[in-house]
Amino acid sequence: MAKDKKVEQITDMDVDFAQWFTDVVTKAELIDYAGVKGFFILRPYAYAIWENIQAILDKRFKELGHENVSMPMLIPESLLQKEKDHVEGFAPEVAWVTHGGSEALAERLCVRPTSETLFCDHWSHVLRSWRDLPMLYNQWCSVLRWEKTTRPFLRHREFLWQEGHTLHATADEAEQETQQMLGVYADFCENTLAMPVIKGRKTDKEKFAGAVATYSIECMMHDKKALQSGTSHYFGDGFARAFDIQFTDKDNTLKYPHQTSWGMTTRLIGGLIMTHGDNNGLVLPPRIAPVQVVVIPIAMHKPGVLEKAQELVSRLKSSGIRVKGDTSDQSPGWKFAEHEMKGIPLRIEIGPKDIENNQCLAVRRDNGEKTAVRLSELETAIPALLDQVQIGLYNKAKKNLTDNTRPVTNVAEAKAVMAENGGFIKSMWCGDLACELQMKEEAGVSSRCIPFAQEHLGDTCPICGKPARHMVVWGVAY
RNA sequence: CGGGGUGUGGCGCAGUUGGUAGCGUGCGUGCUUUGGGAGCAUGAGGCCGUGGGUUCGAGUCCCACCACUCCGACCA
Repeated sequence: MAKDKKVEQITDMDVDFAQWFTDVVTKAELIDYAGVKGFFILRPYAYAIWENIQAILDKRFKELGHENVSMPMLIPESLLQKEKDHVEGFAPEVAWVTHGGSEALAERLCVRPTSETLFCDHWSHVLRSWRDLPMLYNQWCSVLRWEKTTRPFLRHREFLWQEGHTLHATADEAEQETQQMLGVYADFCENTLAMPVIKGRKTDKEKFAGAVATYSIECMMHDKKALQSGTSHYFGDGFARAFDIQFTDKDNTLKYPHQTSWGMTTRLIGGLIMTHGDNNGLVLPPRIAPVQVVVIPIAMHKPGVLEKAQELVSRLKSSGIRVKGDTSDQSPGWKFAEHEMKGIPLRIEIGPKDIENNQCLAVRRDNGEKTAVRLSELETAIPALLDQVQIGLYNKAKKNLTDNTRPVTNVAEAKAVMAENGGFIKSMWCGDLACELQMKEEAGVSSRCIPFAQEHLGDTCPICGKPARHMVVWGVAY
């Protein structure tokens, strides 16, 4: 058996990345397939990751003044129709409820693909005065989009997410909110999920149906493809006008408020898997891992071993670490492989020899490095190792992103770089849709975003030769 | 929605020229083990994806459908 691949059931990621991904989500007990195409069961381990994501984001949202609400799951067709761009964007992929029991409904109801229309309808009822603003709402729920091809985590027909919806007195304030929440997402991705991001604005072609501007954070997966990991939209007052949401401002005139929405989904879990995973399975950053440390007793039926292992578990638990002891009746080798597959960041082995020496052996999931830890230093050494894993994962992903983002100055070069290396390319752009489409046609890439961190790579658009307006990052997206 | 691949105990697979289903692993029980997926014994578990057809007889041949999966187009 190859040294770097102990789990034969997992396909080698460099041979077939898509198959590797499918193997990991099933073998790590994250996903089960449900009875309807595109619907997936998040098993306890996957849901625990989602709960950690929720806990951290939810706390952050609330710190910034947002309140959670719960909107209905069904939207009357007439309501969905109110904003033209929005309905055109979503109509092809909504599911309809047409019957209640055996009675046909007078008006068919769409299962929410997103809840802008519901929030707008509600706001049109409750908004009166400038004193009611801003309204900073969020909801955790699932939405449904009838996708054609589906994949675990990356494209479910029903997926869990949070959708923030806010209403502001001025355009300026709404723009600020849009940026602020994009910043929250970027910070969460980088510091909690150890996924480096590119922050930027979407081109008109890629922006959300009904939005004035869409911003996103883009991540690079291990296979160098792009995953949009969070979006934040500025709507202007378009929805407010369509839904007749008005308030009386300080100057006693009726005004339309300005609106935002922003979301993150269970797709992030797919991002985690594809960013950090390896040929032994999942690799989880300690800050999001449901179990950060697993303690494995060696020769556990020998006197004192089990007791010592349990002592380590309770000591780590009291110092705030999410830790589990594995006292199941399996061989140690089996346990090593199992917990590697599940991506547990740190493994602690404790056996008779360790006990004799007053130490235990800590093994990092990200690089396999083994460290003998003196038992007296457990409470300081283990958190320090966890931090190192967290940083190690981030740095590795960051290197992947920077090493595989290449500037190009003409279409032929773009094509060549994509054919040879893949990854992201960055180039200047005139802003015309035609050039964006040509890039897709010739190099096979779509625009990921217009990064906030602009670089000057030239004066002209490499596609048409007209004066350039922005630098764009391009890539193949999930 | 277009193109490929796969559907047989939980999982991974075999099944020859059509003759009534087998292997590995996992699971249960008992004992021995434990520093990289332990060993022996014993036991349970199958409408062969679904529906038609051909045949004395179909896992096997024919037709249709469905599901999963991969690659495109669309999307978070």
